[in-house]
Amino acid sequence: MAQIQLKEALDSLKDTGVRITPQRHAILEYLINSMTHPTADDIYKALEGKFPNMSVATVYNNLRVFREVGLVKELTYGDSSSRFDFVTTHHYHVICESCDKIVDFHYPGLDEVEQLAAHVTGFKVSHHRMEIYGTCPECTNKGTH
Amino acid sequence: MAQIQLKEALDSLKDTGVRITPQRHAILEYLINSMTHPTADDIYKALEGKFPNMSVATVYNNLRVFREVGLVKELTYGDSSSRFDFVTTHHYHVICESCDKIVDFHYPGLDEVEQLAAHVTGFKVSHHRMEIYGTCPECTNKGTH
DNA sequence: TCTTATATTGTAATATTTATAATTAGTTTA
DNA sequence: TAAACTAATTATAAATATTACAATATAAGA
Repeated sequence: MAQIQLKEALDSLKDTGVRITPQRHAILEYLINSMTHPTADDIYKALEGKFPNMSVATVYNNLRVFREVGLVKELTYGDSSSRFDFVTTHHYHVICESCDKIVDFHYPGLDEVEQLAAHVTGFKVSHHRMEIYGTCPECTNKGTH
Repeated sequence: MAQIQLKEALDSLKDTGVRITPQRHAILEYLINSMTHPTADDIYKALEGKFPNMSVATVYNNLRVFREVGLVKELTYGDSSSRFDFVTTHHYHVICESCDKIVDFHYPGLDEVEQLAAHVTGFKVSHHRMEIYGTCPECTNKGTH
């Protein structure tokens, strides 16, 4: 499964004329296998062993490339640095305000909202983002003990 | 209208035991009257004339206080600094990807989505955020000329 | 008015992200 | 396969946003 995703991602890079370097390969692989939603620094640190000379700029550059190609989504919350999510199927994120855990949440989508917004504002709507905030079960339990 | 909002905001500060300083008064007033969604620096610059000695830290401190009290919402997009929005009625934002204009968009809310997310993930859901992205009519027209 | 806790100021520090120039290395074509 | 071309990486510096801290000033209640 992960192998297929990686292969498709690499193909999609090739189609767009983006060169496939070992660093890009590794970053993509890490993003696909990562169950968390890492920051640029997380990725940098995780690949330090494999690429001792890799620059942090390379991570940022390639995350931007991946985002432009549509392979990766950038998640921005107020407090700290951006997080990055390999784009698979359409899903939203539920975020714990206590421990910052991010859980995927599949939902049919909000096409009607986009359509209404387009109608009301006159915008050509391209996409939307939504996140849901709350407290995860673990933190809820911790709080009551 | 704006006067009433300001008065209510100041009352709400008083109730919470937050001191009302001239700087806080001015920041709130600016946020309420502002049709845009200013950054901390926008606010700082706008009040420079009135408060030549005000520190940028004061702006940040007070925006955090206002957010904690629930008077102000912090909007974080990837690229640059946070933007701040005085909380009035429930509305979403439609953002132009070409000129960064932000337009308010009133919508009944997405309670069902919150409920489903709570059910599926086991979270205690507190709130959500959503933004819609696209191209505003002005930029669309500019593009076709 | 006096007191006290809180807010502001000014500055420095931190953190994140981007810019730049030199070097390195994919990819294409012969 | 080798050469050439272009894009990517590295290393570093800079830009930007935000927070921390200590000293001073001030809002609000007694």
